[in-house]
Amino acid sequence: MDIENKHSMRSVLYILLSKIPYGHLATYGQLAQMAGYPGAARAVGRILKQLPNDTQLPWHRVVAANGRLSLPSNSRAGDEQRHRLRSEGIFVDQDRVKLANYQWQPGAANE
DNA sequence: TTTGCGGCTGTAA
DNA sequence: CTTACAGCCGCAA
Repeated sequence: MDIENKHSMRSVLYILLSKIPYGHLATYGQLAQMAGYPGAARAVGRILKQLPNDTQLPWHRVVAANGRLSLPSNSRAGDEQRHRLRSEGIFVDQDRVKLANYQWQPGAANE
């Protein structure tokens, strides 16, 4: 009974990612829930990790629920995430952001 | 096809 | 701040 379900979470997640507005953030759990897989935050992280290097999806706009950037701050990806977020006007303190200031709220007169 | 395990998490203590 | 554990999907075997 899983015909379209084969694509599963990945396809939905890609769509959601592309919808995160510039200068806004989403959490792993938030995306998981929006994708229809509440509680599957870890799966989101796994999928993001597998994104192609040349993807144009805003993977950097995804952070942990506590406002932390889950990627190692010393890694290439972690460094780039910080750089990209800052270039979008988001204040990043080391590996942390104030989520409440930037969190994406779908349908809130924005999209 | 089924099973087992790990992870860019989340939440509670 | 750290530790522990719950919970779930995707993937390799």
